[in-house]
Amino acid sequence: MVTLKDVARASGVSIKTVSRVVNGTAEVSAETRQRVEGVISDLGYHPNTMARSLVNGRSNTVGVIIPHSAGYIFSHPFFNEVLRGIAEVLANNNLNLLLHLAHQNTPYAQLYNQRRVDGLIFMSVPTGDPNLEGVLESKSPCVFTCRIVEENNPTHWVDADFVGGLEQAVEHLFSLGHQRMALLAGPRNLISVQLRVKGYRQAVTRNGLTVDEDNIHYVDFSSEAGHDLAFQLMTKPNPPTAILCGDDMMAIGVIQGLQEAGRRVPQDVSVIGFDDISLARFSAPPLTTIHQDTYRKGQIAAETLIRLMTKGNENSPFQQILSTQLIIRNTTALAPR
Amino acid sequence: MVTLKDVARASGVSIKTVSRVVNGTAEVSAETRQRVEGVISDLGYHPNTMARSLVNGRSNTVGVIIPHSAGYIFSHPFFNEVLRGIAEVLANNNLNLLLHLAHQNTPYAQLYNQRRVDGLIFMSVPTGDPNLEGVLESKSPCVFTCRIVEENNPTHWVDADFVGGLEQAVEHLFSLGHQRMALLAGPRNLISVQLRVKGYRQAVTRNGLTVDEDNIHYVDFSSEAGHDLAFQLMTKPNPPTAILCGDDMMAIGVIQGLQEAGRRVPQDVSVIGFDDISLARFSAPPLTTIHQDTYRKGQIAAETLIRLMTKGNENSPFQQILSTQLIIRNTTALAPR
DNA sequence: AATAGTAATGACAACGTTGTCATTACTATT
DNA sequence: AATAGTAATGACAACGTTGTCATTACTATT
Repeated sequence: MVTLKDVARASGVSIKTVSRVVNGTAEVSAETRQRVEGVISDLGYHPNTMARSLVNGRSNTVGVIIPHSAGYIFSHPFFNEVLRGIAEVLANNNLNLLLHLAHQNTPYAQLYNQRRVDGLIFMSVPTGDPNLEGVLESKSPCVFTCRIVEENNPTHWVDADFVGGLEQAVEHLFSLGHQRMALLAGPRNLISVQLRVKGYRQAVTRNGLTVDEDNIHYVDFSSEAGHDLAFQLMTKPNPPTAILCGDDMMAIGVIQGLQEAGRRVPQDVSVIGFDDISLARFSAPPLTTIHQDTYRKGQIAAETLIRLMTKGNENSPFQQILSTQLIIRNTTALAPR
Repeated sequence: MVTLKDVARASGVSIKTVSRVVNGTAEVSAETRQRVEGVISDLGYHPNTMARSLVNGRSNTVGVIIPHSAGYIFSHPFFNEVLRGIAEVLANNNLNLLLHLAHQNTPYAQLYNQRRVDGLIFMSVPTGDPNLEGVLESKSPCVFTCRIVEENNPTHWVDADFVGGLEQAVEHLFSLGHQRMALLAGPRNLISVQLRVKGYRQAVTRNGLTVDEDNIHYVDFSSEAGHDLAFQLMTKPNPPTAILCGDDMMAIGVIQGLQEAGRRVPQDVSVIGFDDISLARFSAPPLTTIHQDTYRKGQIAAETLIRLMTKGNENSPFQQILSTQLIIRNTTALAPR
């Protein structure tokens, strides 16, 4: 491997001068600079980032953490888009991305000391994750792509407006005359799921109805779960005329489950998804869903982190709720009479 | 930050002895070890990986490279699964994963010197990618999840059996009486696409027919592209009775395009996808497709790389073709007469 | 009792950088 | 002509580890 020493020897200057040329940190005579630059490209010198990090204590690396208990997210189309947003922003800022699949019992804060990451982005932290301990106390830069507790808390985060999104969805169904709506919310231990439920409750009670707890189902974000539960719901007396889903994968499973149970979508049962994944347009029928801008979410998370890394901790936490939009396609219709 | 020096001072031994306790590299008396271990956990010491890397020249980090021209892959459901396979294997081996979104004109080989990665995994390298220069020459560990040229070459790779997969698909369609099959192969500059075309050609000629070049279409891996092209194909005289797709996203778009053009799937036109993404079961109708084990592909790539990193370069390149299976669901039927 | 062998430990250099301070050789000012 | 200021450069220490070699204090063997 070519080092500063090699370049220095070959160009007849000191190591420090080569360092100056590489970093542009101080005046170097034009003549010397040219000579050194020539040698650098001849020898193919590239600075060793390990040595640099050791000296200046920064690694130009950002850790993206996938909590152990959130392994499901890895197979979710939503994940790609958030990660893409993050990766592009980091790449544009010459920052490295360390994708960290958390072990069962390793505190996330260790990455700051051990891997010398300059900041952390958390993908989807469930409530009460014990490995979070030490992260906030350390005051090191970190940003969450989700809320970690429902109430106010001093963390920095970007999150979709799950409450508002579900309110929109419920209002849409009310306007179509639906009264009995099932909610397949998602895994119970996620704040985003709890917020979906909150939005559902708020909209239902605002319309003067009481929430029937039996209509709220906590199931995995998967087509299988949606499929199975939808089929099962149709065997009950007085089944729902509409099904709200925590994500589009579920919704697509639900549509098929309903069809297998002999129900037409949307004439017999309406279905609404959440996310608006790229395939939502292409389901049959095309899916009515709540759109969230997952790519933008990733970008904002990375941009926020970079700001924290360069400008230091801000006084008040950065907390942004990204609005969602109801995209009406063909899986919702007037409630059957 | 707590260093070896701090631990050494607090426990009254030399730095080197603490290092021995941390690494278990030599005999340390039980008494000393206990004392040092106590101090380590009291102070919360964690070794600085930068310093370690500087000394031993290894970073315990593997770079996963997404070539600049293959940015599309980031939004593909296929990507998640490969990455998940890689990430899990690396995590189990205590290796870090550096996700590297390549810049336009930066040779990938720089990561070896600059970031001191111990190995590289390439996600989807298009033919003739100039940034590949230096990677093979460097003899540093690297594994491709795809072939980089069609013929034999000395690289290590795992790849799905695209040729065999398409042969299976074509044979299936022949057995149903189809004669005019369109192939929406994918982007022309990918070897995997060229191999799909090869399999298609082989199966067609084996059945005594000549390949009509107009039936081969190079389009993006996207539902939109599939949708648009399918619709368009149906406006032509003598349209195909079956459409083979390079991936499932396309196929799902194709199904909708056909339905919009007033064709029933599979009664009027049969459709076959590739990948068997998790949603394939839940399309309407459920998609007949070629299954490939993308998760396993990621695992094998990572396992192979680790072997190269630990045992050194093997004499003959490791090259594995993962078999594919035709999954017959409901989008293929007897050709209309 | 002398010697050889081993377990346990420490001193010091090295990895490849950057930061601090010193030195040299100018140029501009009085 | 003396002085001050600045541009250009280098020597050396430091970042936190690990590797090499040396030293000490034993124990086992002759």
